[in-house]
Amino acid sequence: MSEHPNIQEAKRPERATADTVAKLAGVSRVAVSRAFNPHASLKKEKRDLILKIAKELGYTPDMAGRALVTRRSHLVGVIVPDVCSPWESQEIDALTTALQGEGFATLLFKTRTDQSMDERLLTYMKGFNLDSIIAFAENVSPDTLTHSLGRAVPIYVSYSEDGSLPNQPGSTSVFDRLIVDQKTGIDQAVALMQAYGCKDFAYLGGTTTSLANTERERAFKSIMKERGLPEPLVLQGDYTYETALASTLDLFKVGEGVDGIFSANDVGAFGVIDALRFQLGLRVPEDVKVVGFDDIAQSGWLSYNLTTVKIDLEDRVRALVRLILRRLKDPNAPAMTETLQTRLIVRGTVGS
Amino acid sequence: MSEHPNIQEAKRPERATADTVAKLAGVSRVAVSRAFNPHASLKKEKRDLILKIAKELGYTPDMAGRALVTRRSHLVGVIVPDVCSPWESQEIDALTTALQGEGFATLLFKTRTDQSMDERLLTYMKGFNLDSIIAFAENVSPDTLTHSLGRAVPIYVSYSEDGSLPNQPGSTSVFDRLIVDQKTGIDQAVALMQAYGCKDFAYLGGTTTSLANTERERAFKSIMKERGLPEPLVLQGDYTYETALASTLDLFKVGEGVDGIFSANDVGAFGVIDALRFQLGLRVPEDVKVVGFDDIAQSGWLSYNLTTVKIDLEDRVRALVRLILRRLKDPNAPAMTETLQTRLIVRGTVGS
DNA sequence: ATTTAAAATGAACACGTTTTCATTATTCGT
DNA sequence: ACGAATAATGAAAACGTGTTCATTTTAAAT
Repeated sequence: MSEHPNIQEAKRPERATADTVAKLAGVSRVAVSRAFNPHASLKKEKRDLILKIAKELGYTPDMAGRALVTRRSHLVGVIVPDVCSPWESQEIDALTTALQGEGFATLLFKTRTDQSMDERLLTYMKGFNLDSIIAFAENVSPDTLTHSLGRAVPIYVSYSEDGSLPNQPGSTSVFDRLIVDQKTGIDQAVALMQAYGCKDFAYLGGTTTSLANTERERAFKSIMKERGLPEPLVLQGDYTYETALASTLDLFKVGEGVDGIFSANDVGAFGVIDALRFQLGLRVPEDVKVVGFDDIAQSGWLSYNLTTVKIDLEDRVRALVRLILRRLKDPNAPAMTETLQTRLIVRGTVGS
Repeated sequence: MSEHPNIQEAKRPERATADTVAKLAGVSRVAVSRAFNPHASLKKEKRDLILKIAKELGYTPDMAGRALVTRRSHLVGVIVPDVCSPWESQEIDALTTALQGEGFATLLFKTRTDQSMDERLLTYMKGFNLDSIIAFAENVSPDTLTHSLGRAVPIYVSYSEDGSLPNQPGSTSVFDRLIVDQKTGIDQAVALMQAYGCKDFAYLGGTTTSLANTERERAFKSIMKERGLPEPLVLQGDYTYETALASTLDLFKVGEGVDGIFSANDVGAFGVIDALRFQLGLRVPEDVKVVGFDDIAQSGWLSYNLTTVKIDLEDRVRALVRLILRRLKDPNAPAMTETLQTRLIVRGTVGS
C-alpha cells in the first residue's frame, strides 16, 4: 500500500518534480510531460493516472524549466509610468484577465516618473524572457525596445493612420500596431460643444512626450480648422489632476474668455471642472463646457458626470491579446494592424 | 581583429548566452556568471572586461536558467480581485516600484469577481515558483495558500491585534503578518463626527467576506459602545461606488434620520456623498456628515474633499517589502509581525 | 491471418545558469 | 626570500523541463 513515503512527513515538503510523479505512477518522466501537454499522444488511462497522482502530490510543471527548453516564458511585460492612473489601471486589469485566460501572466514594470526609458530597466526586463511587451509609455523609442529585448514581441499603439512611428523603411524590425482613430470621437465632441454655443476653445494637453497627446492635439487642431474655428489655446498638462487644476487657474487669471475646454484625458478634465467650480466660481456647463477623453469609470460619477470621448476598453484589450497570440504562434508572420474607433459619450458637462 | 562573427549579420540575432560572452572574452562561462554576482570573487579587470563585452552584446543573465538552480525566481505574485480599485492600484504601484528597486518583478493575478479563490489559479501560480505572495483578496484561506504554493512565502495582512486568522495552534505554517491598527483612526473619526453633532450613525460595509471590512465594522461598533452611542445601522456594501449609491438611496427611502455615515472605503464614501447631494437633495456636511477610509488620491479632489482615515501607503509598502526580503534571506526565520497605525485626515465632509 | 499504418513509449540530449570542488596564482607576515 | 594563508580560476554536476528519434505496441485495412 504505502510503498511511497508520506509527503507530509518531510519537514520541508520538497517541491514535487516530474520524476516524483513518474516514479509513483510507474511511467517515464516523458509521459508526465506529455500528460500536461494536451496535444501529445498518450494513452488516455495513463494520462488520467498521471494527472490524478500529480494533483495528489500538488505537482505543477515548473515554468522555469519549461521556459528554458520551449523558449516561451508565458510572461507578458507591461510597462507603465503610473499604475494608479485610472485609464491605465483599467487597461491593466482587463489585460490581466484576458491574458490569464490564455495561460499568460502579466509582469509589471514601472518607468521613472519622467517616463525616460531606463537602459537598466530594459536589460533587466530582458532577463525575464518576456513573450511579449506592451508599452504604455509611448515615448519609448521602438528601436531601443527591439534592440534591448530578446524574443519579446513589442506591440505599438498609435493614434493616427499616418502615425509618425514604427515600420520605417530603414528599420528591419516589424511591429504589429494598434491604431486608435481618435478623430471621429473628438469631432463629435467639438460638434456638440459648438452646438451649445462654444466660441473660444482651449486644449489641455497630457505629457508632451506622450504620443497619445501629440496626436490628440493634432486631431483637435485639425478639426478646429475644418470647422472654421480659430486656433485653440493650448494649456500645458501631464495627465494629472493637480496640474490640470493649476493650469486652469492660470488660464483664467489672465482673464481669457474661454468657454470650452477639451482635456486630453478624463482625470485632467476633473481638475479643470474642480478649478472652475470651486476656485473660480464658474458653472459647468453653463459658463464653461468641458469634455474629456477615455471614459474611465469615475467619469460616470455624479459629481463630475463628464461628457467624454470613449475608447472601448474591451475592444482594445481584445485586439491587443489577438495581436499577441498571433505573433506568438507565428513569429515570422507579417506585421498586422488593428484599428479601433472612438465615440462621444454624452453626459452633463456640455449641455443640460 | 574580427575573429568573432558579427552578431548583427545573423537574420535572427540569437540571444547571447553566457558562453558567447565567455568565448569572446577568452574566459570560462563561470567567470561570466561571477561577473554578474557582485559578491563572487573575480579579478577586477577581468570583471570589467566581461561586463563591457556583455553590454556590447546586450547580454543579460537568463532568469529562467538562474531560477532553476538558485531556486529564486525574483518574482513576487500579487493577487487582486480588481486592479482598478484606487486603493489597490495605488498599493500595486508603490509595491512594484519598491520591488523593482530590489531586483524583483511583480506578477499580477486576478481572482474571480466573487473573490472565490480558484484552485486552478493557485496551481497555475505555483508553476511560476514565486518568491513571495501578497494576497489582497483577504478571504483566501491561509491553509489553502500554503498547501497550494511552492517555495513562496505568503504574507498576511490583518486588521487587529487579536486577529482572527493565521498562526493557529494546529497549523504548522508560520505566517509573517502586517497588522493594521485601524481603531485609532476610526476613533478620531467618530470623535470628530460627534463633536459636530452627529447623533445617528450608520456604517457602510465593504465586501462581507473581506477581513478588512469585518474588522473595520467590529472596531466601529466597539468604539460606538465605548462612547456610549447606540448600535449603528449597517448598510450592505461591496467597496464599489454603485452599490454605495444604491444603499444610501435605500437608507433614506425609509426615512431614517441618519446624520453620520462612516464608509469602509473612500470609493464607497463617494457613492454616499453623490447619492446625498444629487439624488436626495441633502447637503454634506451640513445635513449629513461622511467619513471614508483609505485616503486615496481622489479623496483630496475638491468635488469630494473627503475626511477620511488614512493608512500610510509608503509605510505599508515599506513594511511589506521588509518582510518579504527578510523571509527571502532566511526562510527559516521565526514569524515576524509589523504594525501600522492609522490617523484621521480632516477635510470638508464633516465640519466646515 | 497478415500486412500497413498509426499511436505510444522511453533514452538521450538540450536549454542557460549557479554551485561545489579541486587546482593554481597571488598576497602577506616575518 | 620563504612558507602560509588567501584570492582567483575552470571542469563537472545540478536544476526541471520539452523534444527528437528510434523502438515497440496497438489498431486498421485487406
